[in-house]
Formats: sequence, C-alpha cells, structure tokens
Amino acid sequence: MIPSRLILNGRTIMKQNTLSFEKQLSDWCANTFATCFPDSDLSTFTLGVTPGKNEQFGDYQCEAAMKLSKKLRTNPRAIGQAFIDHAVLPGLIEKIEIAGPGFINIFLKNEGISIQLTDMLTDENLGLPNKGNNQTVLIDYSSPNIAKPMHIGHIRSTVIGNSIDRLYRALGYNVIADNHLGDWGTQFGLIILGYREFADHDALKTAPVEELERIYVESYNRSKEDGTWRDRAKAELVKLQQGDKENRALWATFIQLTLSEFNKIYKRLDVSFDLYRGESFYNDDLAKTVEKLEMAGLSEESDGALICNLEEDGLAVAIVRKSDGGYNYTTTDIATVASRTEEFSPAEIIYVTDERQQLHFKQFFHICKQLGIETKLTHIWFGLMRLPEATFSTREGNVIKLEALLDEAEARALEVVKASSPDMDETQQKEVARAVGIGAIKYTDLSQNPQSLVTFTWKKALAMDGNSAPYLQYAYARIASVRDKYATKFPGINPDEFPIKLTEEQERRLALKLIRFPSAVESAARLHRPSVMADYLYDLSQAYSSFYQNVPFLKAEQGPRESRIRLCTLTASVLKKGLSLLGIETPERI
RNA sequence: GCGCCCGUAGUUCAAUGGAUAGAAUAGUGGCCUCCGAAGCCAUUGAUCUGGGUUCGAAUCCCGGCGGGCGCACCA
Repeated sequence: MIPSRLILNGRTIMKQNTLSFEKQLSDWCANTFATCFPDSDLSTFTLGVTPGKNEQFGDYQCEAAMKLSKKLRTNPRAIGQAFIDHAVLPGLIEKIEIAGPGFINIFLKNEGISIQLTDMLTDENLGLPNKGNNQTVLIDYSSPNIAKPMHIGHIRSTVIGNSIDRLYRALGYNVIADNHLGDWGTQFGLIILGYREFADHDALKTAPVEELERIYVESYNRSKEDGTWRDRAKAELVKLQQGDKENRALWATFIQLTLSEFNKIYKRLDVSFDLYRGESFYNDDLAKTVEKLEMAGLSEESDGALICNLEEDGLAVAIVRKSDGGYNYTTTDIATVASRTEEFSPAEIIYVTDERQQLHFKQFFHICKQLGIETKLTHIWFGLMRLPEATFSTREGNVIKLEALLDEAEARALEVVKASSPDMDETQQKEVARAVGIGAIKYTDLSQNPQSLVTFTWKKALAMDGNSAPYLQYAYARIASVRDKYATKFPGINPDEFPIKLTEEQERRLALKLIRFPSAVESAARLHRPSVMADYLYDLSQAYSSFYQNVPFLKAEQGPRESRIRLCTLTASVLKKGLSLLGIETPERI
C-alpha cells in the first residue's frame, strides 16, 4: 500500500518510488474507498483512475462509484458523495466532484502538475518505475528460417518483438532476446542435394540467400516429380542428422551465409539479440523430451506416430514423434522451454509469431503445464500481412523482400529530405533519410493493433505525414532547434533556475500528457502492445505542435520563456525515450 | 464440420464496459514580415445486421451476413 503522505505533501518522490504518478492517484482512490466503506470487501474491484477524456470532466476520472453500486446496494452518486465526504485531498488536487451517473472527476492544481514535471526533469529515467526488479524475461522473436530471404512478412515479428523487448528493459526487467532460428528440418536434405547438383557459385557469392532459396525451391519441385531425387534427399538428411562431417559442414555454411545476410537487415533495423539459438540447439534433447512425456503418461501411439491427445482439453491432437521416428516442432518447442527454464529461470517466456501458430502454442503450452513446468508462457500473435490482391507466396513470386522495402523507404525519405532541407549536405541528408525511412516503416507496424488483418500497401508502409514516425521526429527536431536558438540568444541563463508555470491552455494540455509517460510505458508493456506507446507519443506530439504553434516562447519575457523552454526540454526527452522504446531514432535535424 | 481472429467516416487506423465514438488521409476554407509550413486552426463525414445482458455496449452473450487463419506426421 502506498504511503499516502507522498502525495499528501503535494510531492512525489519518483526516484525512490516504484509507482507511477497515475498509480499513486489510483491507490489514493482505493484507500479512500476503503475508508468510506470499511465493512465491505472491495478488493476484487479496480478502483483506480483513468486520464480524463474531456477537459470539462477533469484531468483524471474515477468510475468506481458506478462499479461498486451493486455490491454496496447504494446508488452511485451517493457513493461518490461518501467518497467526497471522506476524502483527504492530496496537495496536488484542486478539487473533486461528482458528475453524470456517478463519475468522480479529479482536477489537478497547476502547481501539482509542475511538481510532477520537475521531478521527471531531474530523473534520468523520466519517472519510469522499476517494475521488473531484475526478474528475467525471455523473448523469442523474429526467428526466420535459414536459407530463405526475409520478406515483408518477417518485419512484424522482428519489429513488434523488439519493441516489447525494449519496453521490458526500460521497466527494469532482465531481458533475454532469443532468435529461435529455423535451422533444422527436412528442408536441409533437399538443399544439400541441390547444392551438390546445381548450385550457382557466383550467385552464392553475390546473393547467397536468394541462391539458397532457389536451390531449395528447385530441389523441392524435383522431389515432387522424381522419386529417386526424393530418396537421395532423404539420404542426405539422414547423413546430416547422424553427424556426417561433410553434410554438417555444408549445413554450417548455409547458416553462416544466411546469418550474415540477416545481420545486415538487423543492423539496419537496429535489432540485436542476446542469443541465436536455433532449433538445432535442442536437437539432442528431443528423445529425452519424448521419454519424459511417455513416463508422465501424456502420450500414446496412433497410426505409428506418438501423439499427445489433447482432445479432452478442447485442443487437437499434437504429434510429438512422427511415424518415421523423426521429431517435429511441438517436441522441439517443449524441449526449448525445458532448457530455457533450467538455464535462465525466467519469470516469463514471450513468443512473438503470426496468427497461424495459435493452436500450436496452445497445445505445447498445455503440455508444458502437464509436465509441471510452471514458467508463465505467453504467445503474442499478430495478423498476417498480405497484399491487396492475394497472400504472399514464394511460388506466386509476389513476395516483397525486406531489403527492398527498407531500400525503398530510405529512397522515398531521401526525396522528402532533399525537398525540404536542400541546404543540408548530402551525407547528412542520407543519414536523415535513413532514420526517417526506417522509422516510418517501423511506426506503421507498431502503431496499429497487431491482431487485425494487415494489407500491405506502399502508401501505408511509407506514410510520412499525419500519424507517422516522421511527424514525431519532426516535433523532436524542432525542439532541438529551439534549444540551440535559446542557448545562442540567451547565453548564461539556466532555465532550470526558473519554476515551471502553466499559464496557457496549450501548456497545461502538454504538461498533462507529459506526466502520463510512465503509465503509458507500463500499459504498453503489460498489454504487450507497442501501439499503446505509439498512440501516446502521437498524442504528445500533437499537444506539443499545438503548443509550439500557438504559444510564443523564445519571444516571451524572461520567466515564462524559461518555463516553456523547460517544457520543451522535457518533451524532447520523453519523445526521444519513447521513440527509442519503439526502436525509432530521433535525429537532431531532419 | 469444429476452433481462433477481424468487420468503425470515401480510405487507413484509435477507443482497460463509461459521459458528446477520437485521429490521419482525401475534400473544403484559413495561417509563413513572426521560435523550422514534414506544421497549425476551422469544417464535412462512421460503429455490418437482428436479438439479449447492463445504470451505461463499437466493446460482453446468442443468431445472421462478409473477410482472414488454423485443425496428424511442414515449422
């Protein structure tokens, strides 16, 4: 429970506190309700505050009176009145009132808001609480297949997973980012055979992954028509699995070639992993895993295969050992969880994949539980990306390579930069175009609910105005410019020696957005939804742009000028930090 | 057949069961002698359909309609 003197004194002690401002207000509400109704158990209710949606209804609102109405057999307005009668107002609250059916509206004092702002300004973490407390969370994302180029379908797992990674780190979790590569499986028999028979070694040098894919596709097609080819491929696979030196070496080469290409893309996307443990890493655990299942009585024979029958639990049958004795992904994933749990003892393992794998994850999560693995397992899924006319398919030849997407983004951004900053030197123009182009791509993916259908269009992916990364980057760059101008025009004055005073409407609105930053980060992480963060940042930028355009600051007199410069500084810090949580850069000039 | 997801302005997206459904873009009309117009201000325009639960439903439940995905040896 929060020591309410913290806000009763009108001052929070953010740096020593693990609670965001919004959480403190919420706790204050809950405590007040507890005082009002000491005889009732209210612990099952959420009695917190939410940011006000309409200024006339206050800065924060509490809807608890209506929710408690039934339990307390009292009408909501009477509950609200009891709340007001019992409430000891913290110093930063101006007033509270009941409105409508029973909303409790909370109005903050301007000085109260200013204190929050000042606290944020002096905290290098901008008020972010340490929620993780060094608990380990393992995040499994991106996870592309070896020997296939990444196309635009891969960007979502990579970018969304990376943002969740960043959000958790920012909240004090010890994150392990693990790229669970598809580096094992029947396709390698086909690739090895194809490589031996018809590899184009020049192409392997210039575009290795494309060539490997070509080899795979051609070999696959042959295996469908030619039984001999199929048998030979299978023989190569068996040799690989039995540890044949040559095949192992080839396999290792394929991985090396592919990874070096992937790493170029990861570098462009500013994504990095702590581990690159592919499926092969767990290969030796598979037999043991199946043994455990059998011992636990969780598996049974069926048509020559070994299965886990989950039909009683409303799930389909999962095969854990094929009739030819081979293992498949359910087994690998169970082994992976066991290994990760043993090695890292994570509080949670988070998987980020597309929607097609929902059933698979439900199945193996279920089996893990039956095996007694307590680790919290979470599957974050997102909708497949498709083209307006069809889904992607290598066979249709309508895939858009990730590399091409990034190139195009940078090229289009460069046009815009050249048009609006013709005086910038060319190196810098390119550098800005890179940050802006990549930012635009990422933002498009991160700013929407991942679970809805996504249709790829160039127009959408490369949006540069309106609700887009460049809009946020532009806001940031303008502030950077203001800061520089201030320093030149008023040398020797330290804005921090002036208090923050909120006199204009636009300043107050901006300030209210700023103090919500920590709770926005918490929500985004808790819901595993980077879009919550993106929404918040866009909201903040809109508030800033409106402030910027309508309130003079460099031209204001001393006092208000410094106060506003401090608001600008804090906005810049929040934008920079917030965008970094989306993996988006903030150039000082764009 | 069974299961999961989605259906909101012309278009692309928002909205922990909360007050008058927000933005962007496209359209219309304004704002650069003034801190960066990649911007700001104003304006037109939407919850697929029929029931139900609730003080209160875009949101929850049931039934339609439309779209996507998954259901035994690919991951």
